[in-house]
Amino acid sequence: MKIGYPCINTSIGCTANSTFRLRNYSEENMREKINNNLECLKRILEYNLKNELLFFRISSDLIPFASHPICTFKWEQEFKEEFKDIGEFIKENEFRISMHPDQFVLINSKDKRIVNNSIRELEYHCKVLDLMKLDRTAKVQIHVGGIYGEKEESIDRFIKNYNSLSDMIKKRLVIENDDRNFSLKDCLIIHEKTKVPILFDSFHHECLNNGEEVKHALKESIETWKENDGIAMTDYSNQEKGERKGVHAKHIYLEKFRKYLQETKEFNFDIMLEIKDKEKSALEAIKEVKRIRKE
DNA sequence: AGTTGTCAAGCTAGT
DNA sequence: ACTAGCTTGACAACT
Repeated sequence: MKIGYPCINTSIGCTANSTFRLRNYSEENMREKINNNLECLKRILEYNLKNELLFFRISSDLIPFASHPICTFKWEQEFKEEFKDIGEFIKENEFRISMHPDQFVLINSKDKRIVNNSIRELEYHCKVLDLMKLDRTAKVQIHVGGIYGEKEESIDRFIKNYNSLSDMIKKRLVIENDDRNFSLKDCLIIHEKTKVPILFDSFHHECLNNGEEVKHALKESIETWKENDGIAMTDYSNQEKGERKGVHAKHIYLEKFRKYLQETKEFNFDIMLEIKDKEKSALEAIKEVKRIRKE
């Protein structure tokens, strides 16, 4: 079991997701930001290694505007060696790596342009992991997408569009149950038809479920991961008290996390903590994991 | 130096 | 009709 946090480290004073405004696009800006982001990514990974946080989500902003038509800069070639170096560091230390394209990536959209833009964006994410020469256990997670007033049709459209994706994307793509539209059960229907692994988000499952107990839900999602996909990835968060449903906690609720670890003790899976104070909560979580899993 | 409106992209539910 | 929330933070133009 590996523990991690997404994209941003708040204590080492550098960001691997530095960007600029579209109107300021230039080769110079690209070069500067990518340089900064790759260097910082390395520093974050070094921090994580020291603190035994071996699961990390790389920011989608690593390469700004990578899938935008404006981007003609050949970043793959120019930073080939840097990607390779980071990849080697990741492999030597057995980090688990994921990426999470944002809400605009919708392969079940009714609009062909949105689907095409989404595919370009997925290609960019996979390209980053390919350049690092990571195997197919490094994953790219997305949600199923929109409902567009007709859930079944939208699921069918997801399946149809998924099937036409390139192997480059298929080998890394996993789907996550979300908190409002597509539950674990919906994801399982899609898995039946496509074999796409399901990344279980325990907090989303709390928000939207079909009455399954956490343990059972987790087990079902774990079973969708094949040998060469690696250990199942999961997301974990808590509801922030006093905020509306679905708002992520500022700081981990350790009691709840402990309970979750106890309940799921018999399974092996990796946990991404989607908590707003990032590595601060992750540091507390890793202590709990070491304590409870050693018992 | 600090503040604040705004940022490529979409969808949904709540106000 | 508008906005928050989604990984929500960071850029950049303004005091």
